[in-house]
Amino acid sequence: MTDQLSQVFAALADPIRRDLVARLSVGDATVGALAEPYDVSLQAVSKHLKVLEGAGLVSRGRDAQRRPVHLEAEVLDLMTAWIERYRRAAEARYQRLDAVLAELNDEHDLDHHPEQGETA
Amino acid sequence: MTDQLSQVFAALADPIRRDLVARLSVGDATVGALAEPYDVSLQAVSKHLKVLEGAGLVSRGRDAQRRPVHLEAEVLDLMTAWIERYRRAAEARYQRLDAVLAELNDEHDLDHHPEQGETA
DNA sequence: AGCTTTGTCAACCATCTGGTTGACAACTGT
DNA sequence: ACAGTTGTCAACCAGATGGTTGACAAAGCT
Repeated sequence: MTDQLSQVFAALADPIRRDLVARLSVGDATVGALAEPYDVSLQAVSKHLKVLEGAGLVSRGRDAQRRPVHLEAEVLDLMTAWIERYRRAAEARYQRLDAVLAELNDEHDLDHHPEQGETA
Repeated sequence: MTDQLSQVFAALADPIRRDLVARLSVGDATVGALAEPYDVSLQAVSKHLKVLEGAGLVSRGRDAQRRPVHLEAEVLDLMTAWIERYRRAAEARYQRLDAVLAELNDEHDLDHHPEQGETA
């Protein structure tokens, strides 16, 4: 559970935290401003931000008594890379299966032989 | 918590479940075969698969007493779409910021070093 | 100096999660 | 009919999670 990928996925599994990320994608914001729309306590939002920070999705600056929150968008690339890797593997597998089925079809096909290869 | 996106993110927040997805991307497999590499009980793996199924990441067939597990890769596109949306928004913001800084730089260029002024 | 603003820390609570073991259901194969 | 294989269901447990309230720290404003 200490691995980064798990933390990032877990962080984004919460609707409030996803919303925080969405809003931070537009620009930095203070904790108070971020908390305002939700009907949970400021402390709860502070905790959510700590989870996002732990996952490396967010960092905090300092401006007097304010702690502006900043989105670290590069971490999202980590997830995208993981997801795309296996999504593409699965997709490729389907295409191979299609090819095999097409080939089987060709073999049993007496009348015509369309000769249609891969359609990547 | 019942929304699909939350369930999918939560499902992939566990290393075993991510590994299951990775292995299923290569091809369907039975519960027993999937459970074999891990040192947790078969029941635990069965639970993991139920989580993946609940998230729509996986479906189950039927072959005698076996229940072959199949990866539904399209759901991964949901996550990718969400992630990319905000990653790109954040990136675009940086590029605007860069443009602004470059413009400031152009304006009072000469022999002045650009200051570390406001960034919002 | 004293009050206000902004946010964190700590303790507490209910619920969810990931694991266990034991029982049993469904289907095969002899 | 009976034993074996494959997997699920149910009860239970420890630890994490998301929320609460109350106290307090740090910085700004008069």
